[in-house]
Amino acid sequence: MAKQAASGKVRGSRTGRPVMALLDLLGRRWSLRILWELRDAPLTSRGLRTACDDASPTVLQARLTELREAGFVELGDGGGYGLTALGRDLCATFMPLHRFAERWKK
Amino acid sequence: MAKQAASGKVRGSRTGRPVMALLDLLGRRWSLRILWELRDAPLTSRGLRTACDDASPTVLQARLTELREAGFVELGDGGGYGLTALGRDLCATFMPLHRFAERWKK
DNA sequence: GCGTATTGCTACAAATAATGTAGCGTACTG
DNA sequence: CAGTACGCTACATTATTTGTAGCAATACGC
Repeated sequence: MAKQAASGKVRGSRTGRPVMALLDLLGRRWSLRILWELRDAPLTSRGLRTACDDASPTVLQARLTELREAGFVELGDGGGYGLTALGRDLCATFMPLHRFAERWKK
Repeated sequence: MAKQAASGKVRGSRTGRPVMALLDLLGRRWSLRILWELRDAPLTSRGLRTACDDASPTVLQARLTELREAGFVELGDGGGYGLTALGRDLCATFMPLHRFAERWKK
């Protein structure tokens, strides 16, 4: 197919440009939403599911694994998913989106 | 299913919070990438397709329509897709992502 | 101990979306 | 008219998402 790198690990990275891999990772369903919901406090897997309009645990778990491998999210030892330092940085990038969205709803 | 608002127009907007609708729109395949590729110059539909690793015209066209309805992208009268003023604002929000990605590639 | 409730996580069939290829109709150029 | 590029669509194959149910592990009160 047109995509899928040889490794099968991250799509959209054939050019080797990290932005593409990042855009692809964030461009999967629920990725952005998950980061957004964790923005200011960790959540349990079920809490996260509730926050995400009861998305199916299958995708949520898949995204969570991807985001963990990417180093944006981590599973605390007491349970509950939270952002890593890197994840918080990434999330901070998206914060202006909130204001933008309010302006956009027209 | 767990999502889909009554109108069927925009998913993830059940709460009425515009951010959710935005996160959902941007969280579809190729949405972010399209905005990214148009970041500094308009492209023809075929040029955009080439820029997007030869993604299938079916999705590209679908995303393009959605992004146009959202007011982020427009089709110039001489042909070629470009960002609207609003689209440029949105895209500007994502620009720090480039630097972040470089730092992230570890 | 036993029940109950929570945690993170998985199976699996059905529904939905994306892919790849081909091609349409409309222009514009020579 | 022949060649080319545009935006866009059909359609069968493949991949992803959905929704529901449930697992093993860990904790609680009793």
